[in-house]
Formats: sequence, C-alpha cells, structure tokens
Amino acid sequence: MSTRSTTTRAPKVEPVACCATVGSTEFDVADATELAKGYAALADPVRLHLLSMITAAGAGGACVCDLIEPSGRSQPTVSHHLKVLREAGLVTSEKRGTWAWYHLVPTRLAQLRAALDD
Amino acid sequence: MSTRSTTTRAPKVEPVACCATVGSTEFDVADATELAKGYAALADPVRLHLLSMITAAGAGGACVCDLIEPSGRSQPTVSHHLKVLREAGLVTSEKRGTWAWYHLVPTRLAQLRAALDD
DNA sequence: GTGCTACATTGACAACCGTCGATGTTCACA
DNA sequence: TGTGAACATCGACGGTTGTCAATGTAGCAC
Repeated sequence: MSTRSTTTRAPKVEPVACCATVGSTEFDVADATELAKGYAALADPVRLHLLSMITAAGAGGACVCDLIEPSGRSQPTVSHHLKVLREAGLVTSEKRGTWAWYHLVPTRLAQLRAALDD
Repeated sequence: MSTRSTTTRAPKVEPVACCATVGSTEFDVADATELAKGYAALADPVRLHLLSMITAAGAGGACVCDLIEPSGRSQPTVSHHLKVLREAGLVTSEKRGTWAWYHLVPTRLAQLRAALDD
C-alpha cells in the first residue's frame, strides 16, 4: 500500500526519491525454491562437516562408516543428514557390498555458488 | 565403531580399501556453525527474493516499503525476514526519516560463496 | 542355516521456523 | 497536540527439523 512513489512525501533531509525501480524485474519463485532447498541442506554444521569429509575423500568417495565417528552423532542421525544432502542433490550414494559410498556432485555446488554472485 | 580400517574385511569385488584418511583433518565446529547460520538465512525463497531486490537496488539501498508488495507477504512477515537477513550479517539497515533502507553486505556473501569452493 | 556387520527406516520428542493479526514505536506534518 | 504513515515487535498457530533408541534390511562369513 505504498503510495509514496506517486506522492511528494520525500523527507526534506533526503532529496533522493524513496523508490527507484527496485522490484520491477521478474522473479522466478520455482527457481528460488530450488535454490533455497540447496542452501537449507547446507544450513547445519554437521552436514557441512559431512560434506567436507566427502569432498576430502575425492573421486573415490567416502564410506559412511568413516563419517559417523568424526561427526560426533549417532549412526541414524548421520544417515538422516546424508539423506538430506542426497535429496538436495549435493551428493550421490553408491552401494558396494555392505558398505555405502557417498560422492560429491560438484555441479550442484557450483550452481549454489553461482547464485551468490548476483 | 568402525574397526574396518584395522581388519582385512575389504570385499573381494572391490580391492580398494574402504577408508582413506578421510576424517583426519581438523574441523572447526564454530566456523561451520557460523557458515551454517549464513546458509540458513538463504534457505527461504522469500528471503532470496528480498536479497535479490536489495542487490538490484545497488549502493543506494532498498526501501522496505518497496519490498513488501513484490514479496507477496504481509508487512510483519517481511520485517521478520529482513531481521533474519540482518542477524545473519547479509544486510544492514539504516533509518532515514520514517523509512528504512536496507543494504547488501558483499563481503559476507563472498564468504559464503568461498566456502563452497572446498 | 546362524551370526555379524553396515546402513536405512521408523517413531517419538523437543526445539525451531514461517506466517499473520494485533499492537507498539518513531517520525513527519498540520 | 493530534493524526497518519512506516516499520518493528509480540503472541499464537501449524508445520518442519535435529536427535536418538529401537527396529528393519541386506550382504558377508562360517
């Protein structure tokens, strides 16, 4: 309900107009929601730690059994966090025998990084 | 409880050892928590929209009255989201008369971007 | 088969988050 | 002084999240 742009109520102490054409460009809500999901997956120190370890593991990937103890969380909790990262598209999982390897998805990470360039 | 690294239980289908020295490097929890707070502030499409508009406003900053209607949320909700962005260090606010201008903090954004380089 | 290991899923709980209406506060102007 | 506008804060509500114990599932070894 801002009628400021059509009136002359700019304060005398500040001659510049209140509104430039700020919100004039279109904004893709679906795209923002997809980005937000990615950032939400990063919004937890435990998940940042897991991601850091998976990144450090390189192309071979990281075994879940090596992630549990350093994370300081229970096995179900780690499994939950890995699922969050997986559903956010930040990592992929691969089963080898009884073990599960997790790999980074660098393109997804790059996408989130690029969105911060604005 | 992974004793795999001290035993010889590697599956025969996969000769590579399960564990490289993955979690061996130190991990700064306080630093990760600080980063996580930044990403949490980005983990909402409404806040991404607000941030986008504030960015588009440039050096002059964006007036709150111009952010409410494009966001599609009520004035208290927008005020709440701006508070979240402020407390995450992503924006700063400045009062001019009855109006409030919000400015971007590019260094904080750069910090979050750099953390994704791993 | 039995038993063990690695990992995922379920269920429960407290804490947190997004949203809005109502109210408070500060400023400008008459 | 009074009125209105811009923005913040409060209170409440439903939904989501992080956590763990318990349980389920699948593979390996004997």
